[in-house]
Formats: sequence, C-alpha cells, structure tokens
Amino acid sequence: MSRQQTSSQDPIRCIFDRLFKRFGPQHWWPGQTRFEVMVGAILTQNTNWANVEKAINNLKAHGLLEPRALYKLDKDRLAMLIRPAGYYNIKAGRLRALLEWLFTRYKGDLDALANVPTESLRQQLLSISGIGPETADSILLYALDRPKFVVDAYTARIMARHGLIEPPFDYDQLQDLFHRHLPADLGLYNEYHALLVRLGKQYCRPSPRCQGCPLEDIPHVIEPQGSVDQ
DNA sequence: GACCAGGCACATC
DNA sequence: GATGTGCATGGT
Repeated sequence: MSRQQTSSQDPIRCIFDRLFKRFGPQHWWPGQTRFEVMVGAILTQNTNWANVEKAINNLKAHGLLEPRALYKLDKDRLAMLIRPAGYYNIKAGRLRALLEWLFTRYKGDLDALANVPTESLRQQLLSISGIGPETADSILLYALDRPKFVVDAYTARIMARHGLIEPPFDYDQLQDLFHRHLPADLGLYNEYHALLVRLGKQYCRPSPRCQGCPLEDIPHVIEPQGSVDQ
C-alpha cells in the first residue's frame, strides 16, 4: 500500500494530516463563552447544529446565556426557548440538571472548575442525568480545556467504515484508540474531532456515498481492541 | 414523505 | 449485558 503524501505512517495521525490538508482549520467550538459551549453541548445531542443555533440565539436574545440567569428561569419557559433544537422538554431538564450541579457544588462559578482534576470532573459530569460520555467530553475539551478526545457518531462511522477499528466497539474503546495514537494536545483534539464531523457530513452518511472521500486510500489497519478488560 | 442530525435514559428480555 | 424505544424540530 502506498504512503504517498502522508506525513506519518500512523494511520490515526495520517488521517488527521489528510483531513487538515483537505479542509483546513474548522474553528471549533462555535461558542463565545465557556457557558455557551456547555449549553450547546447538551442542545446538540442528536440534533443538527443549525437548529441548536436557533435555540442559542433565543437564549441570547433574552439575556439568558449566563449561569445565574438560566438557573433562575422556569423550566417550561426554558423548554419553549430551546424548542427549535428538538427534544425540548428533555433538554430543558438536562440543562437544569447541569445548572443544579454547577450551583450546588460550585455556586455557579465556572472558574471554580479550574482546580478540579480532569478525571474527577469527568465523573461528576457523567453523574449528571442527561450527560453521557460524548457530552461530558465535549464540555471538558471545548469549554474547560481538558485534553479528552470527543467521540461521536461520525467518528464511529468513519473509523469503522475505513477499517481502523473492528465492530463491535464502545465509546471508551474508540476514545482510547485516539488517546493511544495522539499526544494529549488540546488543539489537536479540538481540530481532529471537528474535521471528522466535517468529513462525516459530506462523505460518511449512514447511507454510503463515499466517492471522493479524502480517506479512500488510507491503509486499513484493524486495531486490537483497547485495554478495557473486566 | 422519508431520511438525517455533533445522545441519553429507561424498559424489557 | 444486549437490544429496543421515546424524546422532536427543521433542513434536504
């Protein structure tokens, strides 16, 4: 198999190089504050980002994209404001659960999270109802500058379709694949995840239509499963 | 009208 | 432990 125009023999790094060369920097996460990123991470669950933006703009327009203001907001009213993002009753509850944690444990002060070790913070986020591994890691990476690689549906589909990991696999196994092959670098994790989403939107839909995919000649290397032993 | 989108919790077997 | 289902809007 050829290695032309790849700057690394490691397939995981090779994919990043290829995507960055093709698509360039993605400037993620599209949010102006840490709190906006946290809210967006919940609103975007199984939802198109364009719809999330509508909901975020509603909150902004009402001056509610700030922890204390949102914490004081009635749940039904919150649900109506985030309606364009879908699952609005569920997500209103999830946002309230996040705020409840933030205020009960940290008095609503995002700066107070800075001293909490990453793994402890991750466990705390995962203990909040409505925050699973992807949402937790999105918050950790994009809002709180912690080097956790974010795995999403696109990541799973792309890696499986290009033979980099053998199904069945779970979130932790896929994340571990990236953690083992990459340095713990915030900028790299940030850009890589964004690039995978960029690729997935155009070339890696559920129904295959992969012509012109910039990864089509990446060597297919099935990874041994990660060290998730029980 | 069908499919899809930057998940997660819960019920059931 | 694995699998199925509900949650919902809006663009293509």
